[in-house]
Amino acid sequence: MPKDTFLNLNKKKQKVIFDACVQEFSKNTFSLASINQIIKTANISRGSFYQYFNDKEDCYMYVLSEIAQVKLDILKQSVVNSPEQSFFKHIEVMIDQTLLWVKQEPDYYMIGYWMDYDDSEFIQKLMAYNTQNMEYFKKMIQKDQQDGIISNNVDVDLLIRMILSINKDILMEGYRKKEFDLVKKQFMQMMQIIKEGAAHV
Amino acid sequence: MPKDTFLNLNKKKQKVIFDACVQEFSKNTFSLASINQIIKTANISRGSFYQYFNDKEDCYMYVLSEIAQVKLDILKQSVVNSPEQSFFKHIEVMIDQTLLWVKQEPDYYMIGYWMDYDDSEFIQKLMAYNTQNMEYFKKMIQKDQQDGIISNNVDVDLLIRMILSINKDILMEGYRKKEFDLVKKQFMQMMQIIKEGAAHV
Amino acid sequence: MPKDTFLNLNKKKQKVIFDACVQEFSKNTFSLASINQIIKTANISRGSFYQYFNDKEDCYMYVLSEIAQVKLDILKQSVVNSPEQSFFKHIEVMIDQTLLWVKQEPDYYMIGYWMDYDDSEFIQKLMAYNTQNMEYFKKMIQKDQQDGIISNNVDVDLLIRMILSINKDILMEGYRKKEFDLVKKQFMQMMQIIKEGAAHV
Amino acid sequence: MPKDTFLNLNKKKQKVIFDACVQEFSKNTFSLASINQIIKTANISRGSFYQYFNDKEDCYMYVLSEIAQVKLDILKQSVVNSPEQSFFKHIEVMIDQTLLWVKQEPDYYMIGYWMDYDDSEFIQKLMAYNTQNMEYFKKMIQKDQQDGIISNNVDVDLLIRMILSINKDILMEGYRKKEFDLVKKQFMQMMQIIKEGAAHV
DNA sequence: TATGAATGAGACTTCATTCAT
DNA sequence: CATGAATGAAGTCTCATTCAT
Repeated sequence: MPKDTFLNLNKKKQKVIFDACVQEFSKNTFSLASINQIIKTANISRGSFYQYFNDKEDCYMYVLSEIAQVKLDILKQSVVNSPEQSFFKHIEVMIDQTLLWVKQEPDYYMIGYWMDYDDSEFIQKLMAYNTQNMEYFKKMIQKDQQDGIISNNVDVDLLIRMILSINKDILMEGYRKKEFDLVKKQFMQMMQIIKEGAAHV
Repeated sequence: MPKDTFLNLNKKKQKVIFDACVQEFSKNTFSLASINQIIKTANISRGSFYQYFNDKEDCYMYVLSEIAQVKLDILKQSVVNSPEQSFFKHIEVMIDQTLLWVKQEPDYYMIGYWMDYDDSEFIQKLMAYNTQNMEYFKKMIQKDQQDGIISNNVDVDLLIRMILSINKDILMEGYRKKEFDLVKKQFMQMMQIIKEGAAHV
Repeated sequence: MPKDTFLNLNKKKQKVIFDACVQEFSKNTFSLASINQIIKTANISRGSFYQYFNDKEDCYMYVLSEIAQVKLDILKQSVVNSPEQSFFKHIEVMIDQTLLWVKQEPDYYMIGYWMDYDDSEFIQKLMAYNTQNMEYFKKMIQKDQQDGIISNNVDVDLLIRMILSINKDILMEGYRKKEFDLVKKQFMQMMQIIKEGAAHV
Repeated sequence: MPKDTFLNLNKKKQKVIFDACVQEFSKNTFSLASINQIIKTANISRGSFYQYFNDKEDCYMYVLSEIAQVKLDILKQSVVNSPEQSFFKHIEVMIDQTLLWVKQEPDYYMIGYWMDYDDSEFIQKLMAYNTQNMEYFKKMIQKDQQDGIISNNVDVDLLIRMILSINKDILMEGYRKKEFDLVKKQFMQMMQIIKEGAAHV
């Protein structure tokens, strides 16, 4: 996490630096991202960079945590906006929010995307985050099962994995095509397929 | 593709070098893979490497082509082993073969995995390959729709995307956990979910 | 052209590096000149070199421009020192200045010498420079022809080529023998032949 | 000079190899010429090359000596064809022969051209060759001076240097433009200036 | 004689990081 | 806090030459 020297900067300068990092990390894997590029974009000196962050990894973790925060805020919103909803309804709201997120901050999305494909120590930290998500969904599904909305035969973990998998595919499609309405429709169709098998008849 | 110098080596030495390449390319993206590492692992001189291959790219293409051959053989087998089968039966056979492949040559699998996440021209060649696969599946599904096995409401492309997505997830799980029976079971369950929605009632 | 990093160095260090470059480029064609050698001579790290210059070409261009500046100053001086002179008088002053230059900075001379014999884009820039010179001389000769000093039968371009040829020969002789007075005398004798002919009258 | 292994080859194969060398050395300075390229062009193995020649330098010297031989033959011819001629007449015949040579074997010419601009040990051997030429010309001029054709005021060595200089310029122009008649005319005009002077009478 | 695999020094270049000011 | 010069390991690639067969 950033040193105090960074946190003491005024918010504006912090944002300039953060944006520069985002720009670079959204275009490259962690290993391939270049500090050179970041300091050039942020218009800060090489020395300053290392007075703000311990190293490249530190900088990356900072960016990740910021983005995670933003994403979490969105997820919370989807919870707030749909309290007591069924899992599928919830997922639907979530994909809406997430697509909006991809639309508004495609760079954030790409950072998350690249994140998966880099050296492993980071992935563990990621896992922790994903696990949180998983637990949250798990409870919703189990509730739906109790409520007779989702079949008891369905393995909860597997269902989540399937949906996360599809989610990923959809988000990338959204990022690539930028046609968010179409992509949303595709997602709904996929959910339809999942539902008709998973729903209690 | 390798120079004659390489092809003229005895099979044993070829294998040593090939294995060293596989080891490196299975741990890293193409850009990050290091020739230094390869020659160290293969215990050959820097000069030798460049007498075998034109450059890193050439070496990578060689490894890819070797692996593609193996993978293709597997796909062929799955066709041979399940002629005239329905799409889902076919997919099932294929995941069997592929999991076997991941089990036997996990490094090969990882190379294919990284392959997706490297920029530039290679991806195009990959795309061509994937597109071929897609077309193949598409025809099977359409036939099943005509035979009344799969619902006509289902969008063929989306179904394929879903299954490829899940496929990827499953293979990675297999690679990570090495519990291939469990993973196979998970896959079957996922297919079950997909089927009960996609099947014609 | 060098980066700011270089220009910000104190003049002393700049000179150390510049001298190392001159030493290397005076002994070799651009292609053959070695950055390794330069950094060894200048006693700087490999990384520093690339913080000063973008690449070898950049470094070469820098040296060239510095030298061109000096050479241009000499030419200017020769114009200033002999205004309204005839072409031959002018050439004489110029060879004086240039020999002085070769005497004081023989390495600079050699760089210019090698410059002619390297392929590629640099030569074009050179050409432009040489063409300028040619035009300048051409006008002087034409004026002399109008003034009845040089025969109208003489082809201006050929005369210039002859003198440039001889010039080159003389400068190299100066560089090799370091006997600048003798060489100057030789040049004057050659000019005498050009002016008045070698045939017995 | 080549090893016996080379001299024992049949003339045809010798020529193939010689031609490959000529092709490479005509395109590059000695240092930049690539044995790789030579063996590829000559279609011989790398090992063979080193069984024919001690090293690159040996190979170069061989090519040089062969070409010198050819050139010498031409010069001899010009002597034979113009016995008892004046120096200038002789030079004229010589440029004819040499331009013919450039026309017929431009590669040979280029090798000689590059020769001047490479590492110095070779240049000494060259010098020896040029000195021979110089001596030969010197005697002719001295004879003309005795015969009252060339002024006694003229320094013989300087006159030769001038003409060799111009020679070089003309040959390069011939090589570049391939318009040998025009170039010959230019040479004659230059000789005219040398003979009779450029000054207005 | 002929072959071609093996070698390793050296070429240019990039990069994250340190440290004195 | 800010700066940017300095560093050197590591990267890809080329090449003349040797040597076992």
